[in-house]
Order: sequence, then structure tokens, then C-alpha cells
Amino acid sequence: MLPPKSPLQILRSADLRPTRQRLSLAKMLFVECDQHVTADWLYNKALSNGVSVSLATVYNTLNQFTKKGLLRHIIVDSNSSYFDTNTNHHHHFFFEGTGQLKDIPSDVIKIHGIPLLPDGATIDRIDIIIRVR
Amino acid sequence: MLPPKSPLQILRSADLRPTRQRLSLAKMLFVECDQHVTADWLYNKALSNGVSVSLATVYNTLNQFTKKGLLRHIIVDSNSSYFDTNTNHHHHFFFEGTGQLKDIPSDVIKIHGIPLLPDGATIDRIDIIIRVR
DNA sequence: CAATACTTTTGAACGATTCTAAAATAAAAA
DNA sequence: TTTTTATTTTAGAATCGTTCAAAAGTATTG
Ligand SMILES: [Mn+2]
Ligand SMILES: [Mn+2]
Ligand SMILES: [Zn+2]
Ligand SMILES: [Zn+2]
Repeated sequence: MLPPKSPLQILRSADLRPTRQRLSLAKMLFVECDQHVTADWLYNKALSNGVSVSLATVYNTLNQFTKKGLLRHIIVDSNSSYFDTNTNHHHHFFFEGTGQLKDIPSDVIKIHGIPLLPDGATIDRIDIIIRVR
Repeated sequence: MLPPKSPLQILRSADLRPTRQRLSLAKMLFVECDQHVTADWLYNKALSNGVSVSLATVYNTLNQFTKKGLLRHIIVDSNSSYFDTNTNHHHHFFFEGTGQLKDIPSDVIKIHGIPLLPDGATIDRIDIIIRVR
């Protein structure tokens, strides 16, 4: 186990300028593993923490963090995008009622029998979503 | 193998009035198994077939068909909803480049090790999406 | 410090989808 | 049939999550 990186270190190693907004958002996101956040949730969390940031910056930051590999974009709901602070390969329960996601470590689930891909194609990612109600 | 149902029979057994628009759309949808359509695609297909229908009706119809179990709603892309004419349990390849979906029969893929659900929860559906590029 | 590059912000724009309410059509009743 | 009623279609407006544009602000470099 490496010691956890500080928000500043995270931004530095992702080659992103450590601005006040990005530091605050990084702190809210990475203080805890396994968070599944929406833009709206993070924006409101920032507001309620007294962090002054615009919604556009929340979107910009989530997209930049995703592009840099600090977050993973999860598509489970047609009404809003989720961002996952766990970027390791893993799967999800999705609770339809509450909109909550819960991680399933990739090593507990095994898949067999993936058909051959059309040639030239390569697998980008395999998502297993167990929709629960 | 039962003989395939006609659009009229499909609508009748789903308890939907066989209007001109619904009959045309049903014909375009169910003439072929395993179609994965978006509202926009179906709307344009109707137009190019000379079928006069509004976009609102396309949306209404896709949603009604889904509610009646004639279609399945698939969430793979945050920019548009897909509807699947194959309502049996199965999985998908998703080609990120083209936005195409391709079925994977459920019996070729096996999953092992699904963790226990929180109590009270029941599985609604398990989606496996193999994202390919 | 000055110069440059990048970031944040606001409000407007976008695009997919849903809503509204009026006109059209299908089904049921007479 | 005709009349009545229930359902459906439609155009256009509204909604809502997300992105864009351009101006103002901030970090970085030398
Ligand atoms: Mn995105
Ligand atoms: Mn829907
Ligand atoms: Zn996760
Ligand atoms: Zn399918």
C-alpha cells in the first residue's frame, strides 16, 4: 500500500494546474474511494461546503479528470452521467430506485465465453451492470 | 418455431390501437429481429419510406412499445437512447466508433460469482456491455 | 515585474426528450 | 350509419443535462 496522494499531488501528476476550484473538487472526490458522483451532486456538495465554484467548472473538471484517468465515466442512467473515483477494473450494482451505484470487485465476478471480435476490433472495456430494485 | 406475428397482431396483443403510425413503425421495427434503433434513426427511416409520422409520435411509440414489453431500452451511450427489438435476455457488443450494437446470445456468456444482494433487493436485469473500438 | 498560457465564470446555446393542448382518428353506442 | 366517447397524433414550446463562447481572472515562466 502506497500512502494516499494529496489533492495537490494528484493534480500535479495529472499535469493539471492546482487551482482553488480543482483542489477543492479533488479533495471532495478523492478523500474517499469508491464514490459515484453526478455533476449535480458534486456541485451541490461544493456549495454546501462553502466552496465557490460554477457548475461549468464542475463539468469541466469532471471531464478533465476523466480524460486524465483520475475518474471513470459510467453510463447506467439516461438522465445523468456518473463519475467513478475507482478507476480500476470493476463492475456495479445499480439501484434503480435510488440511483445509487455499488462496486463489485472485478475478481469476484468471472465471465466465460466472450465471442470473437470482428477483426480489427479491440475490447475497450467490459461493463457488467446488475440492475437491482 | 411459431409463425411470426403480423404488425397488426403484435399491436392487438399488446392492447394498442392499430393506428396508421403504429402499424408503420411496428412494420419497420419487427420485420427484422435484432434491430437496435434510436428515435432519430426510426424517424428518418419512416420519412425515407414515405411514412408520415411526427417525431413526438416516434418517441411515444417507442416508449409505449417498451412499456408493453415489445422493445427493450438499452443504455450504452449518454447521447441517445437505443431500443432493442430483441427482448430476450442477451448481451451486447457496443462499437464506440459507429454507435452500432451487436447481440451476444445470453447462453454463450456465463457469469460466476455475483455477490449477495442487500436484503430486500431483487435483480431486475444483468447487462453485459463489451465496449469495442 | 511583464508576458504568456491556462482557467473560471456567466449566460447563451444545444440536443435529446417530454409536454401541451388542439385537431384527427378509432372504437363504442345508439 | 350516425353520434358520442376515448384515444392518438401533431406542432411547437418547454425541459433539462450538458457544452460553448467570450470576457475576466489566475497560475506559471523568465
Ligand atoms: Mn463526458
Ligand atoms: Mn424511456
Ligand atoms: Zn465503481
Ligand atoms: Zn440486442
